[in-house]
Amino acid sequence: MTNRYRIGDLATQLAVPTQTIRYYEHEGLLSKPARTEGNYRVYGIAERERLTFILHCRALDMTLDEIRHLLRLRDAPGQGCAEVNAVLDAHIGHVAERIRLLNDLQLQLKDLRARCESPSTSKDCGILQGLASFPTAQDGGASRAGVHGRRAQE
Amino acid sequence: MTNRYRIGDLATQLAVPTQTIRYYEHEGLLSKPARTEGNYRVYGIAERERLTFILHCRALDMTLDEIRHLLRLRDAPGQGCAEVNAVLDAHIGHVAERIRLLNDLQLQLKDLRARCESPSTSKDCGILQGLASFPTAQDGGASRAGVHGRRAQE
DNA sequence: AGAGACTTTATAGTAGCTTCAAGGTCAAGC
DNA sequence: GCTTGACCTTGAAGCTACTATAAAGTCTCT
Ligand SMILES: [Zn+2]
Ligand SMILES: [Zn+2]
Ligand SMILES: [Zn+2]
Ligand SMILES: [Zn+2]
Repeated sequence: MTNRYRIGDLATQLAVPTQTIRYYEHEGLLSKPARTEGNYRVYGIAERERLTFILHCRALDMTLDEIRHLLRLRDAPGQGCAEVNAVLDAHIGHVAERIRLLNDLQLQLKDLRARCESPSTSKDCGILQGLASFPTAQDGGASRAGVHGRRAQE
Repeated sequence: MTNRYRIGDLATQLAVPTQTIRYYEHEGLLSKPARTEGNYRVYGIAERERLTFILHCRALDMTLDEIRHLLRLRDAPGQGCAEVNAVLDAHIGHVAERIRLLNDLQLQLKDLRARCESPSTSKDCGILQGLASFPTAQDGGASRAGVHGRRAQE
């Protein structure tokens, strides 16, 4: 009864756009579902759970590759779960590294900001001068921190 | 003498790919430079400084739009620099917000990780179960934190 | 039979590059 | 003079994880 869903049902229940569900199918995270006579996708409870799993992983900001990896482990229930731990630990490392980069960045930005306490003309602005002459981080930490979301307006 | 550069000179000196320089031109951050007879781009010291400015901004993870904004202010040297401060403060806000999201994320991930202290089979793994049944963050904080750089291997 | 809500596929756009392909320019070496 | 190789040119495609659009087919209700 409640275990046959169309794509829009899943989308509503799990608060994800239908296009995203099709995209996950295209990317092989969800397998190709059964179809109705009219060629509509039909999902069962197992597929709903699988999608829930994926969405939780995405909420934790894992890449689709990381999620693919976890799904593979999930599909082999007899295997030990050491590898699950490894994937998670690696991802925790990604987050930690990103936090470290952002803290560095925040320090640099605040230092730069402090160069203009008394706003004058932009020709003499310590910020613009700082940006022109800042030491170029040569080989040190060239990684990009990634600060702006999909939409970073405002 | 030292104030005429070809694109490769600039690229070597500032440690940036030539394609990126052309891309910045395409995006209007650098204006179209003079050309040699053979149609090669020729840059002067002012263009080198402008590119340096852009690269420093990128190293601070500003968007090209933010940089465009700062360049416009830099090109109007008589204006007050209050707007420069505003752009920088907004960007500092972007970084702060991202740090906040990532700290949240780190807490969630560590909580999840703690569900598997004694590795068993993946069928019974507390991590996989947690990912399947985790509370879905409905309306709360749906923003994506953005954890993985261009290449996040290893 | 027709309206409206749903579904299908395919395609393009997002940010900031990076990589590739196919060719043009230029200085040095034989 | 001719070739080699380093450099330059443009244009297009690929990357992540979607998001949005278009044009068409399906289903349900009245
Ligand atoms: Zn990760
Ligand atoms: Zn100032
Ligand atoms: Zn910003
Ligand atoms: Zn486990």
